[in-house]
Amino acid sequence: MSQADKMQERGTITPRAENYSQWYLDVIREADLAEPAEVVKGCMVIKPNGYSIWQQIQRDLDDRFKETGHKNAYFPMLIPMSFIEKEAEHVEGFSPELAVVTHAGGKKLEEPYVIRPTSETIIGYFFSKWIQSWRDLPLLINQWANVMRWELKTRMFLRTGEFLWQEGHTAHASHDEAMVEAQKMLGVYADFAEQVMAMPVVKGDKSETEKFAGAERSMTIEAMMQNGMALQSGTSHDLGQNFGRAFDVRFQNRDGELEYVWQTSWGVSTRLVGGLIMTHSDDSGLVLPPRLAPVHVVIVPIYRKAAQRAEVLGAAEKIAAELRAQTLYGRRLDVEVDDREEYKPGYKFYYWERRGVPLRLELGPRDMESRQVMARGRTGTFAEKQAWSWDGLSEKVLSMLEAMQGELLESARARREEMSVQVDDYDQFKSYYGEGRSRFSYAHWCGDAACEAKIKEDTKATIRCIPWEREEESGSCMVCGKPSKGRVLIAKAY
RNA sequence: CGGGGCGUAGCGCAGUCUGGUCAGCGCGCCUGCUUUGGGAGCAGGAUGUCGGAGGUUCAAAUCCUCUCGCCCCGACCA
Repeated sequence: MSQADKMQERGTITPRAENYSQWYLDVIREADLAEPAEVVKGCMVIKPNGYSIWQQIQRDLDDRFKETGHKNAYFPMLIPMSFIEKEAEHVEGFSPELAVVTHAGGKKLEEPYVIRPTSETIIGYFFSKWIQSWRDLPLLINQWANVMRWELKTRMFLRTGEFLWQEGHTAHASHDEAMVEAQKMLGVYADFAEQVMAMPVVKGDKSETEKFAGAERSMTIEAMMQNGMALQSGTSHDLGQNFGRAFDVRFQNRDGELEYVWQTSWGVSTRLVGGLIMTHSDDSGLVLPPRLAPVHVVIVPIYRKAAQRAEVLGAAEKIAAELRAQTLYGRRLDVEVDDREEYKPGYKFYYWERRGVPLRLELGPRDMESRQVMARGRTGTFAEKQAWSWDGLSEKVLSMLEAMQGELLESARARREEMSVQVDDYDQFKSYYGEGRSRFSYAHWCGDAACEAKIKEDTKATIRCIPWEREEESGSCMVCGKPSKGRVLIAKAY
């Protein structure tokens, strides 16, 4: 029986080609990452395996924010309703998805609280208390928090009622400085996505219609999922003085004049975990880049008799100890010895495979003789089983993991290239977005919201961003024919 | 929020049309023995308020009403 048939029989993972959405859910279930909260609409339970991936993400990003001079803080989850209403576009953008607390302590509240959908307003309020002088600037704050947006349609990790994220909020003395900050943080995200998640992204500006509610300018990193759809994976906003005005956040400049601060905000969320799944995983389950894998290496001992068992396990633990002393990208290797007696090796192979462990080492009686292990990587070059000597094993493991990290990025890049096109003819463009299909199209657009709306209307695809790295190229808008200075990225999006 | 689909054991499902030995199957789980280099075999065993609440009926997983949740497709969003 083929592996696919077996899986079918076990009802485990639907092949991607058959039903991509179902595959996504199957991978999450089989890797034990999360499950729907069931009793709480639109929310999810992030299980230990899923949460530890998020923690790896947090750890890496948090270090990066420290390097860029940001300090962590925490603001209340409840925000007075009136705060949200202070910035006109902000209210308009968020009011449909607010959850509101109207009663507490057994009494109706005088003023309802909203559960934060994002914290610009309450942070604006406190910034106004903390900032008096140009000497207080820049103020660089980050918050790790949960937020709630009452979504109509949810999908685990990609869009849930409550989600975990990080929101950076900064205040500056000049617009230029704020712009630099917002761009810099988008760069931090892009570098993180590519180097750590092995997920290539396109950096760019959001169109006017796709902008964050209350921002002057929104920037985004867009990643391509295996089905050609785009995932907005991180955003960074130049808030101008909009929240400064709304919350009276003023400082005295060097000339002694009172001026509103210039603010930014930027965030990434647990959505990244969804992006990770849909970038690398396959029909056998989860695939994790080593830099984010909660377990780097699993050692599966193989033995027949009790005497062998003691010997093999002894050697396995010794190897594990040696590996655990190694560091990969500044993190100790996490090594698991699967010494469960209830399961046979074959079962364990599949078990760790669908959980995305990058490297498996088998150690059995034959290997004891020849002082070697049988190594098999989760994907790529190392997916062919090969024998590695105990001598120099640590180096071998480290270099394999590094290579895999690189390969994942390369194959994600290659796939993206394959599914990207430059297109000038609108009919041809439309043909790319039939039922369930998507890709990255680069096309000329005049900048007019009407043409943008028409594209969406006709194809469900949207302008994901105006890429930063694009050639100046005069052309004519694919829709209306008016002049355009360059191509924009268009795709269906999650 | 509109259209469609689905909730039956941990997972995947049959049974619903045509109410009545329908509380069932596969995997998983438990016990024992034999096994262990890609999902072990045999024997025995446990597990369900059939998503929830009402109703119709002598009788409801099955019919009716309401409700909650999930999935897919749209409109809105990280």
